[in-house]
Amino acid sequence: MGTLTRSEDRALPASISDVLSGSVPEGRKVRIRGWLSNRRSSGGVVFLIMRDGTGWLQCVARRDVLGDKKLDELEKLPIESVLELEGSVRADKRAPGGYELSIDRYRILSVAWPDYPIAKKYHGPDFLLEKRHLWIRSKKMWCILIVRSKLLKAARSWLDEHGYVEVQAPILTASACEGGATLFPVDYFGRKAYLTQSWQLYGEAFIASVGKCYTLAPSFRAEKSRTRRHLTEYWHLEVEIPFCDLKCLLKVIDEFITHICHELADKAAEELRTLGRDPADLARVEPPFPRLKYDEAVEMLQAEGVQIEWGEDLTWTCEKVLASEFDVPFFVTHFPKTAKAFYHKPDPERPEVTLSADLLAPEGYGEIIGGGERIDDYETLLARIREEGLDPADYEWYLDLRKYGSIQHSGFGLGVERMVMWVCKLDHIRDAIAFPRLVRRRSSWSTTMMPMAYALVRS
RNA sequence: GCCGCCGUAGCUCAGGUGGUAGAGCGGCGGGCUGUUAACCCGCAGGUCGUGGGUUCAAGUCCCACCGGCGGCGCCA
Repeated sequence: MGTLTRSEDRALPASISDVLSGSVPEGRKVRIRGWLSNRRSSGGVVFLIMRDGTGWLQCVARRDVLGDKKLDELEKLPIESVLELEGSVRADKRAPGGYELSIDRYRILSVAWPDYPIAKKYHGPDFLLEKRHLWIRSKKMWCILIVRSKLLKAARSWLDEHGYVEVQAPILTASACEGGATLFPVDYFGRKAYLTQSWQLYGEAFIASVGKCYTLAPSFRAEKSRTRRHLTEYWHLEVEIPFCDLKCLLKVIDEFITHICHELADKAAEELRTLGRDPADLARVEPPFPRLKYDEAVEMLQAEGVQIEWGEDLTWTCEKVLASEFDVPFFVTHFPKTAKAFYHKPDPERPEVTLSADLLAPEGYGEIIGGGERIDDYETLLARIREEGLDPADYEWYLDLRKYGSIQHSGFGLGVERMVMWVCKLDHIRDAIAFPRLVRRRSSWSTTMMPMAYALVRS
């Protein structure tokens, strides 16, 4: 046995992911800090399962090393207490993750109360939503949050590398954007304002300044949608592209979504596997995605016996039937004018349909992206605004964009939680976001974690 | 907005046809020298969602309300 130098003798600050990745040599002394997520004991040995935000690590305290008093202290320490541990790394097949820490020394940084409400057993959704501020510590929520973060990172890096500029627009707005969706009204110094449903209209203004651009921001829908795929507050990644027609838009989405899927398959494989998603499902995604015209979709659905008339928007039942036919994302394009918002450009060859496209996720997950080519002609836009019964005065600035240098342009909006739900194979959208805002629920954490806008709405 | 189901211990649930409550987990005490949501023994813990009604008697039957879950519609 060689003599240890001073630097090797001193414990190296390390994260749990460092240890689990095998980058810390076996026998090396390290110091980790984290929360005690579980504890098991067997007389002379106590297993502490530690969590530090980068992973979970089994740490072993032995009576013959630490003595009776210290072992008893560790054995009785409440779950969720915070510890600083020093010890040596060792590979052991019996340890989850293949590595564990043999504890030499420890310091208790915070003693938790003994009544941590989340037990090591199955809990119902109501309880977990009420205890969400604690449940986000669970392995499942941790995996989802990591995947979500990596998804957004991949999205941003693709956009940045392709010359898109990130911009921001107000959340409080004066008028509607999407025709059908319902708005949350807000009292704005005695006048009425609304929480935004979409950045898109602003996006169309931005393209004449910075060109290709995007934003990542919350959008709000006041619909009392009682489903497993709706939030009243969700994160919306919206992109707007000048000099781009529908064909160009589909190509952008092909490449954008493919990049995200490949990045996740590569960089979030372990988290995805833990969630029950085979990374190969995402690695398989390749452009171009299948393209289906609305007409063909209706024919397919009618052939399957689904009740749908040409001109109606695709209902959830329709989406599910279509989405179960594919194992990769696919487009539905050329929706009828009657099923889409006023700004969608009519197809010059067939004015009753629009140059629109939705991207549906496979396996029955349904729509994750909505977009299309926008109307660039002043008169056509004005006519469509009137046709929908909207007040042109509310859209004066938007109409201006068609007066001063109007060009062909397209864009899309990605429902971030919808995409997270699909890639993580979740059965409910509430788990795709840390603190879900749902129609029929006001959890205890809503009060203090409620954004100012909501406080205004409620007053 | 519509349809269906549910509400019993901190949590998950069991309590045929009415006779004032049980289990597992969690907590507390003890045991176990390699555990994997560890396990074993013991203890504590409940105005049965709220209000009203039927009855000698209601967790159980009836009505209303509140809360939750699932599905449809609308949408990302």
